[in-house]
Amino acid sequence: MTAGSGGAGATDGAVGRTVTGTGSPDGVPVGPPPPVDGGDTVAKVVRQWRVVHPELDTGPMEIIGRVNRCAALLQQAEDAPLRRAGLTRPEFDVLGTLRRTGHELTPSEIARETFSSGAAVTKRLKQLTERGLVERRGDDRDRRVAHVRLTDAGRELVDTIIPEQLGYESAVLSGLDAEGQRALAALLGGLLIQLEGRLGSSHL
Amino acid sequence: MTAGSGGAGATDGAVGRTVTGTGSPDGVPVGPPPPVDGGDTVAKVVRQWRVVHPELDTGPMEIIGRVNRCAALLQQAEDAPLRRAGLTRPEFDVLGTLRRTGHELTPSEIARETFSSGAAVTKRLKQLTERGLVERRGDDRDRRVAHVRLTDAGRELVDTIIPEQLGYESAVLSGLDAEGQRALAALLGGLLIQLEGRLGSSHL
DNA sequence: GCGAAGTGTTTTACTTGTGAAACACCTGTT
DNA sequence: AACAGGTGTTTCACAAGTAAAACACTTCGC
Repeated sequence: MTAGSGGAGATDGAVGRTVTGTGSPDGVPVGPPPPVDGGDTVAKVVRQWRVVHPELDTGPMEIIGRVNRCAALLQQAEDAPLRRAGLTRPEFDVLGTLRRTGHELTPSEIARETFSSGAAVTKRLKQLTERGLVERRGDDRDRRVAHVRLTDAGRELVDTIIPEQLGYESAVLSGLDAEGQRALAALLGGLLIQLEGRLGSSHL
Repeated sequence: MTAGSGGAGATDGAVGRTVTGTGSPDGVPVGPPPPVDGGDTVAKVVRQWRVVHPELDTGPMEIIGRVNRCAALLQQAEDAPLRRAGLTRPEFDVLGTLRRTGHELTPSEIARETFSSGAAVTKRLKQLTERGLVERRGDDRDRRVAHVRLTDAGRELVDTIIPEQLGYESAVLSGLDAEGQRALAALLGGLLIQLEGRLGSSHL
């Protein structure tokens, strides 16, 4: 959070946390961004910090704050097409995971793949099963484990939504030219590899 | 979410939503990232989609998925120093906002600055007041409005945490060289300006 | 001045997620 | 064969957010 500490979202805070009901992601109502004089909202926050703490290196804020703020705004935008399909993003993530892997998955595998807790997956599967988008069957070797797969309806839903969603996202990113997009993806990829190695594996 | 749709977090899903208790951000337990062969976890998800839907342009996933995944991991990392101080990030965002603006703010101003709902701010202020980190006083012109300011203790807490947090973040980002960090901050800033203009102001 | 409409803040009912405990089941050891 | 310990999944109690309604107060138009 420090990256802009002060304005949760303003800097790196409000990335969007919980999604309640059909509303906007938690912590990310992302109200109308107040028109800012120079640069983005993160730049404004950084300037404020520089005034009260000139000795601090605000460099990390410029990246982390922006990553978080972008994520918050993108998530909200992305949610629109999903909402039309009556799905929350976490729910869609479950369906998408099943679709892209192409085979059945156990609840634990879905949790891992989806970066969510087992309990959350249990709840989502319950709902998706009730809606007929997903089916479960027990393993016959090991009766503890379940195998989950998409129903035909679930598969069709994913296949309908995915192109819409990608088109939507493409439009959202269109402010950046192709070269900028390529560069950004590469830099983020590099950062992500570091983060996944460093933060994923415990310490630091 | 489409950006990697399928694995909530894997692509752009699990950015981290709600933070419950002292645990990890909601939707972002960010379990041990499974060691991935080539590239980051997003690259793996993109490859999977390409197999089942070769006709789709997966470009947006490479950016949006990574932004979201980075945000999830960074948020978790950033939370560590805050947790030691017994604060959640949204709480710290309130304190930080008061600190960096340098003057009293009304609850609505805090909500705007913090990109959170008024109701959420009410709850946080209640807690922060109980802990003696923040004080309120009523406006004498307009008795509806309240003015919130940091107590000495609150101010000291912020000033203690901020350098720790920035140092921490700096370490987290150290995998990227100075030039990469500069470039990344600039690209994200450009994207953010687009997003704040486009997504903030209504449509699309 | 007085009521209607508007704004700032809090309350309410509900949703979703979490961590830990509870279950259910497997497996290796003795 | 039985049990200790481990793993997959679900349940439980609770935290924190949201949208909308409720309050409290101000201000505008007449």
